[in-house]
Order: sequence, then C-alpha cells, then structure tokens
Amino acid sequence: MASFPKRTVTCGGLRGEDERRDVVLNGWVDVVRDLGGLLFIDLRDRYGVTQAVVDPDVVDAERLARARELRPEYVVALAGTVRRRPAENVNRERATGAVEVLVRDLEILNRSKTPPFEIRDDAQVSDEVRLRYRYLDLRRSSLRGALEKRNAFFLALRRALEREGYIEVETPLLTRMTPEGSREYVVPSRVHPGRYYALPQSPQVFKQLLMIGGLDRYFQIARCLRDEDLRADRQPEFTQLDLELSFGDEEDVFSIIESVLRDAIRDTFQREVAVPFRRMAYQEAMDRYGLDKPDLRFGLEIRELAGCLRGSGFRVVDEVLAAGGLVRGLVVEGGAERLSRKEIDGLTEFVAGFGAKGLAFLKADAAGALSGSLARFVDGERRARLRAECGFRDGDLLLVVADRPAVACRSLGELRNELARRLGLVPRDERLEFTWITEFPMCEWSDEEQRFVATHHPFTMFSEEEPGQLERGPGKVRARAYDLVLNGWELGSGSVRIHTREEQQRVFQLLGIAPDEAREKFGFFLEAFEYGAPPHAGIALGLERTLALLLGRGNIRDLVAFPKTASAKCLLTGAPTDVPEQVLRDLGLPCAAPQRGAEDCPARGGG
RNA sequence: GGGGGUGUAGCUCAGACCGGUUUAGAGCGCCAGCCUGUCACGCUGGAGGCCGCGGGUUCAAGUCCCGUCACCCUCGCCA
Repeated sequence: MASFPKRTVTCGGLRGEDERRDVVLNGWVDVVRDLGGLLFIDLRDRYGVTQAVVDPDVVDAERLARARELRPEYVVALAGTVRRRPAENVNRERATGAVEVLVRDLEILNRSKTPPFEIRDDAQVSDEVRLRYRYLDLRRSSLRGALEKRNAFFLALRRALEREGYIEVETPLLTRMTPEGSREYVVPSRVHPGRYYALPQSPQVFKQLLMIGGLDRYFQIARCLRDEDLRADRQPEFTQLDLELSFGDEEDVFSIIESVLRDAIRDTFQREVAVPFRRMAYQEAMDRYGLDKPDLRFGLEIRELAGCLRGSGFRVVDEVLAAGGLVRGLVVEGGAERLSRKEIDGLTEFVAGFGAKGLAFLKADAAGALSGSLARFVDGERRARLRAECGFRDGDLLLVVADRPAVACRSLGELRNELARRLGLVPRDERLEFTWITEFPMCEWSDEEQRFVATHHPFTMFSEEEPGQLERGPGKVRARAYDLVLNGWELGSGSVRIHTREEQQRVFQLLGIAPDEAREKFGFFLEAFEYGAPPHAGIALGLERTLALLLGRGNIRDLVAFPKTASAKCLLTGAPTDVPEQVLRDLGLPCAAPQRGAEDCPARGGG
C-alpha cells in the first residue's frame, strides 16, 4: 500500500476533456500565489505544470493552513477535481492552461529549503552554482529537455542501426594502456599491486578485434575517457557512436552514417538533412578554409595572393615565398568601413595567437583610394589583378598573412571564423552543413618527438601510389582516413583499417615503434591479424557535440547530466578526492600525498 | 604549463580606472502583514555582506600592489 496519495495523472496531462475527473497530482511546488482568500499552486513535474486552486469555501481550516505553509520546491500530493477555467482565465502559454484542479485535500510529502536559485528557465545562474546543485538545475526544463533529446536521439540511432543489422556490443572499461594517443586514466589493481588498468580513450582495439571475431557489423554508444585539458566542447568523459564494419570501405562507412544520422535527426528533431554529404579533400579544405573542419555556412574563402604580391617590394612576402611559405588572405566585402584600424590591430593580435608574425592589410575606400600597410606596394596593375583574381573591389578590405604553410592556413582559417562571427556572416537559420574531409596525410613529422606521428591513429590503412612509398616518402602518403565535420565542428573521425600483420608492422616501424616494443604492447593484436582478419573500416562520432550543434548550444556540458568543470572536477561530489592511506597501501601505491591547502568540500546545502 | 575574463547579499549584477561620499547599493529571491481569479499576482514593511582568500602600500583599501584559490573562454594538448 502506498504510504502517500499516489498520482493518477502527471502535471502535464490534464486537458479540457478531463473536466470533472477526480485526480491526484504529485510534484514540486513551482510557485504559490496566495491572494488572501483563494490560493493558487502551480505544481511541476517532468511533464509540465498544472494550476491547483485552494478555495477557503471548499476546504477546512486545517487544509487551508497546510496550503499556506507551502513554499517553492516542497513536494506535495494534491487530490481534487478537474474543472475548466472561465474563458477569461485560460492560460494559453501552457498545455494544461484550460483547466485547474480544485483541491479537496493536500499532503506535504517533503519540505525544501529555499533553493540557491529559482527553478526557472529564464533565471541566469553561473555554471559554478548550477554544477554544485545539479539536481536542482535538472528540474529546469532547459537542461531536462536537452537530456530528453539526448535520450530520444540515442534511441533513434539504435533503431536505425538495428534496422541495418548492426549489433551493439559493450567493450571493457578496464583495459590495458595504449602507448599512442591521448592520456588515459589509470586504475591500480589491488589483486596485482603495482600493475594498472587504463580506462579506454576509445574502444578502438576492441572493435577491430570484434571484426576479426566475425561480428561483421558492430556499433556501441560508448563512453570514452581522456585525461586531457578541457574545453567547451570537451569533457573527460564523453560518448561516441562507435561503429565498425567488415568487408567494406570508406563508401560503406559514409553511407551507413549518412543514413543513420538522417533518420535519427528526422525522428528526433523533425529536420531533413540532405544526403549524401559533401566531400572535400583535406588539402582543399586547408586551401579554401585554412582548417580541416571548415564551417561551410558562409563564404569568405581564403585567397591565394602569391601571384598578386610577389615582387611588389614588400620584403616579407618575397622572403616567405622563397622559404616555401604561403601568402594568402581574406577579402572582406565592405570591410573598409566596417573594420576600423583599431579593430584590425585586434585581429593582428588574434592571428598572432596562432603564430602569425603579422597581418598586412589593404583598404579601398568607396572612391577607390587605397590605404593600409600594403597600400604603397600595390600599383595599378597589381590592383587590377587583385580585383580580377580575388574580387577585391572598392569598399573592401584585404587581410593578408605571409607565413609558414601551417601557420598561414591556421591563422587565416581561425580569422575567417572570427570575422564571420563579428560581421554576422553566419546564417541565423538552423542550417546543417555536413562535410566529409578525406585524404588526410598519413603522418606528420613531430619536431618535439623527432619522429613521424600518425595523423589519425596507427591502425589506419594508407594508400600508396607505388610499393614502398611509405618507407621512401612517408610525408606524402595519404591515409584512408576521414573526418565528419558539421558547421565548423569535428564530429568524429574514422578510417579503413590495416588488416594484415605485415602492413601493421610497416606502420609501427614508420612511427618508430621497435619490433620488440610492438610485440610487447600490441602482440595480442598483431597475432590476431594472423588468424584471418577481414578487411574492415569504421568511425566514431562524438554524440554530445552532435547534439550540441543540433540544439544550438555553445558547449556540451548541458548534454551531460553531471558534467565536470574546466579543471575536471565534479562540483557536486567533490571528485577527485583524497583516499585513505590504507586504500593506497592495499593498492601498493606510494602514500606521500602532495602538500595542499584545504580542499573545497562538496555542497552541503548552504545556509 | 601559458594567455585572457570573472569573483561584492541566497541568485544576477552596479560601485573599482581617479583610495576618504554616505552607514557598500539595485533587481529577483527570502521573512512578516494585508489581499477571494491569480498565473513572474499585487501592496506595505523587514532581515540579509569575511566585497573569494592571504599578505603588502597608506593616516585610510571593496577600490592600489604582490601572491593564491575557484569558475569561464582559450593556446599548448586532445592518435
């Protein structure tokens, strides 16, 4: 038997046709409006808000007194009769606004302290307070709605993948450390003192083993953990749609992802996405947009300026070109008036943040007069070329970076995004510009490590134009890897995998992983290749990022029920915490705790 | 690890640039009283401050200086 009057409807369920029904509501008090005689209670739960009326002519003094005790966030059970509101009192803002519940009886199930912030969507509250009292923030429809969308989207993904014959398999959370890649969380073993598991940065190795195991079509909505510094779009724990297929290649991965995303977005957001997605080679993305995750919602493409500016007397240009650098820029339409000298100085600092040593500029006013740091190097002929080749017209602003290729592309790419934000070039509609970025280089030379490092990961298949190219000119070999980009965010990446031991060993060797080391760290994996590994390919998509873009949110924190701060702390529980010395001893860990001041305690409810 | 921003009432913020001007304010919330059709109810009154923390300069510090902590953004990092 229930110890309290159990609800017969939710706070979002009543409509005009429920008139005269006897109901019980359970929920939180949203607000009480005590008019002295009549008293209105807005009662809230996940499903909505319903107005209840306590009428002193209907209830006895004891119940009236109890009603007057109610405060926001009290948990109550209300019993009463549904009645239509008089026409002039209908609240059209609310789904239940045509009715109200005339209270016959009420019980306070729990009291609440005054919450640290009001449970209202329009209340502006700092992230710090929201995270500390996350359970209160969860009562607000904005956060709850995001989690409901997350759930609906995940279900839709699972439905679509089920339909395509994919099977969801869970892979271990306690696994072995991988030598390449991001920093992993390490878990000490009590049973094996001095030995450690690692939490997976991704299920990469296991999903390939599942292919070798003949699972054929695998997916997992998988938690991934990385001990790296955080950003608005990065949490230490995040969720990927991880997917792998056998006997297929890029085309199969593209088509399954396109179809699954299209269906899930249609089901969850009632929005249509055009498939197939656009495709763009890495080099084209870098040349036109400066970044490997271009935002294609606006133009403002990067212009090649070597031809127009070579030999103009602007020394930096010629020096940079002679050293193999790039001279490129952006033409800002109407920018001559829209951007002041001071703002351009600010942009110079902005690109300096990405290593650019300078930002030259040229303004042409409405009458055609030139000004700016480039003006004295641009004669009539060069001006005509700028107009013809780059569309530089009167009233426009040309911003130029001359630098090493990597710096020139990056700084102009970031500058392009920044200008689009400032000048309002990003369309306000909800357009979704999906793009596959393909043909990444296989590896890059790392000055820091003095070796080649894999651009994607060391299990990625490469495409050699001739045998032995990987060894002779590794910088020129392309990986069969691809990224999925949406509106300037990288949603995820994947590749066709290596499936023979020989090719895998060639890549390990290229990356400077000695045969002994490879055997020790990846022996089990190389061995698996010797027992009939099928050709396979796959991808992993960051689902919080995908949802953040679909919901128009600037960070992924609200797609996570209990997120961590920029310093990877949980403000609700206080994690990470010290642990008792005995626990460390049992684990065979050194007990010397670093000297520290008093740690913040988790919230105790204030007041 | 580096850079930038923020930190003042429960919440969101003024005050700080140029030290003394009020007894550090506002809106919301909170408490009390009044109010029988409100819906962010209204009206009247009230309580509430280690000005993040520690040091320094000064006759005098919310305000200036140094350090430190927390949160946010970001570079590095994130195969």
